[in-house]
Amino acid sequence: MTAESTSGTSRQPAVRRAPARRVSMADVARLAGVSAQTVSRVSNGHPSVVGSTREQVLDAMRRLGYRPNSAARALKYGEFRTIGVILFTLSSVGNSRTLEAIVDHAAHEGYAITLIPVAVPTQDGVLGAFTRLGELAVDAVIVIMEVHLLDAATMTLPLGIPAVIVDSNGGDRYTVVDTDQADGTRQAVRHLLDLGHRTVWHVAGPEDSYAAERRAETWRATLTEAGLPVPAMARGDWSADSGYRAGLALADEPGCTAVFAANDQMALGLLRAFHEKGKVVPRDVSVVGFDDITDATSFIPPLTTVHQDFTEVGRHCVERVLRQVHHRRTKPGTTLVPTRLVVRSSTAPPPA
Amino acid sequence: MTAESTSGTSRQPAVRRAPARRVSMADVARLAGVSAQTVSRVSNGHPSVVGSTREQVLDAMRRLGYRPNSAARALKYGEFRTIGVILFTLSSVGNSRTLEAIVDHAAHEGYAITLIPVAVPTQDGVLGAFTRLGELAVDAVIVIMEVHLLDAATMTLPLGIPAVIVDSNGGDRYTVVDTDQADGTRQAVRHLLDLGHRTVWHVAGPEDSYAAERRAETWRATLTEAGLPVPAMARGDWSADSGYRAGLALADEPGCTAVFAANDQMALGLLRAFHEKGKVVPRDVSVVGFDDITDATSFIPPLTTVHQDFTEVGRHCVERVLRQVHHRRTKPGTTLVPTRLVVRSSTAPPPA
DNA sequence: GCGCTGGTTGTTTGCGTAAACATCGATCAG
DNA sequence: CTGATCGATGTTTACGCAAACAACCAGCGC
Repeated sequence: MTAESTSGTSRQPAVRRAPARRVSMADVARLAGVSAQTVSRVSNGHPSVVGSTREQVLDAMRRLGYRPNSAARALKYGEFRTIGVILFTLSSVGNSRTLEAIVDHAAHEGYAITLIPVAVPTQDGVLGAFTRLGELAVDAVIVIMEVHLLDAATMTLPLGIPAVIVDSNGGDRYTVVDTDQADGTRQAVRHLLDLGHRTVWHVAGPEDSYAAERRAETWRATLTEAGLPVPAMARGDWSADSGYRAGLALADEPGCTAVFAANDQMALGLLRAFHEKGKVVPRDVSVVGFDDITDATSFIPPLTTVHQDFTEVGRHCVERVLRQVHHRRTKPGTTLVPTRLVVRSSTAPPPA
Repeated sequence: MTAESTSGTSRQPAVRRAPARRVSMADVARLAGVSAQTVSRVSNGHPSVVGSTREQVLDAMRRLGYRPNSAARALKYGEFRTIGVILFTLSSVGNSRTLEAIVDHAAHEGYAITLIPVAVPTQDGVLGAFTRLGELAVDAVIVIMEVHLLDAATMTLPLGIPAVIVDSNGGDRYTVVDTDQADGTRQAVRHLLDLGHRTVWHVAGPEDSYAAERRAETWRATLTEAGLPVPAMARGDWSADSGYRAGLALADEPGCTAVFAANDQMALGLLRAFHEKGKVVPRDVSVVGFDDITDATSFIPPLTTVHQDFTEVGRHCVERVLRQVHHRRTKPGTTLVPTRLVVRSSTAPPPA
């Protein structure tokens, strides 16, 4: 899934070896001395099979190690009860928590999840994922894309399959589910301003992330609306280390008393940088994060942050995509999942 | 996947609605005025289709929104090119990193990954997952189970499907891949002893985790071998918060100058507890973690920890399971992935 | 002109399963 | 004793695709 380790095109050439003829119903039927249909009935727990026959069949199944062929089943039923999830990386906490919520909720609805990694975060990579989609055993797709790759050209591709996009701005053409980035950011910035800070610095996420852009925009807008100066923005890559580097610079910035980091991991880096520079959080500088990862309660000090409800995001994704699967036409549109500020110990009024 | 949000049995009753008759090759063939076989050839990029015909077919495909039916394909080819991964939770960093590595490597081999969540971490839950396995479109399984549920009774079930287990002790009966827990632990404890500490305290993971048990055992053994006293062991649940609680107690322990935490997140909690209790790490207490999560470099202070090579674990899983898929029959056995200690700033000689 | 070659397209067939329908035998009411 | 009924089981068929084979048509050398 990471760019280094995978190449979409390096996929093995489709050498179709002679399929290793597995045990089929016919084999079981032969051994048990019954018809294939009876085996099918036993396999599906159909009632009208007499006990002794059932036992014979079960015994034959065991002896042969029979396993029903889900391809044949799916072919008959016309569905896989599986949802594909297209994503680029699992290393961000947000992605992995969203995925977990999706898996949870899908399981609850009787659906499994197939992961479709995007080899490289380029249009080609996304295209490749959509192509592979056709070969995969899925009834619908959820796209978790935190990068600017879903423009009109690319996204017109996956025709004919129910799809939901997480974290994008294509709400007019597609079904989109997202955290309410703007509201969360506004709460974070307002919280710092309400404490009395003259302005708020920002450590943004990478440029190619919609979420990062949305948070940066809203940070800027909130300051501007309040008639406050907008300080220079630092740019990180979501990692704690990038937050640390940004923090070393900010620590030397004279009037910097409040920083809003675009995620908790960068906030962690900030805390370390300030600590090393001898600045005490929150006495000298206040720090707010975004995500509310579980570890945030154990930062030094425990982090004030914007709580994202990943569970809710996952639930909405599954619900909306399954609604499409079941032919209940839905119109495109965005579902925003609300956020809330969790105040812990990393924020305080500015030093006197 | 978490116990609260999912119940394996709540799966929708298998109401088999009339399958939504999707566009098939025959439909495309009819519109394009060719045979189904020609559509198949175009669909698979077979060379011997003349340009004009190809265009007609492609056009018909577009107009009808044709999407090849992977069930039929899989039925013909006898394989799905998909590996199932059975796991209980994604919330542990280890699981999610291992999964990512598996996804990466599987994609590299042209395989997709289907997640099979275990509803509840009981034998029934695992059993349910294995049952669902039969209905799923997978060629093999990788089991990521950090709990004691794979005993003989349960594990005899998934007969006839290639399988690899991560993080278990069933190496004699199954193919197992694991991090070398023992060696990693030994390195951690020896490092602290070599620095001059009189003994090493331990904050263990939950009892139902093999990994946690292995680390605890080895910690104990290493101390015993060195002829040192074995202090009382604290028990956490992998979370930073549980580490914090353990740390509050350890901070009051008189001779406690070195602590080995069974994972980095608990180590994070320890750092906070010591900080709040006025103990300076590493001057007053040394702390070592396990995992080497990326954030560990940004803890205060940066954490000395045992590096686990999740990528390598994932790679071995995929390799070994695919070997079973292709060459049929490999003997069981355990593959141990080596660890290495990464020394950062959370360890030092004991106070004089 | 004839048959041959090679490239393009069509036809037949079967993958494993389960619904629909057919059959068979036993039981039972009249 | 007969025929209706019903439960257990077997037979046929179709799901969508692609391999194997067949058919067809050009162009070519002789």
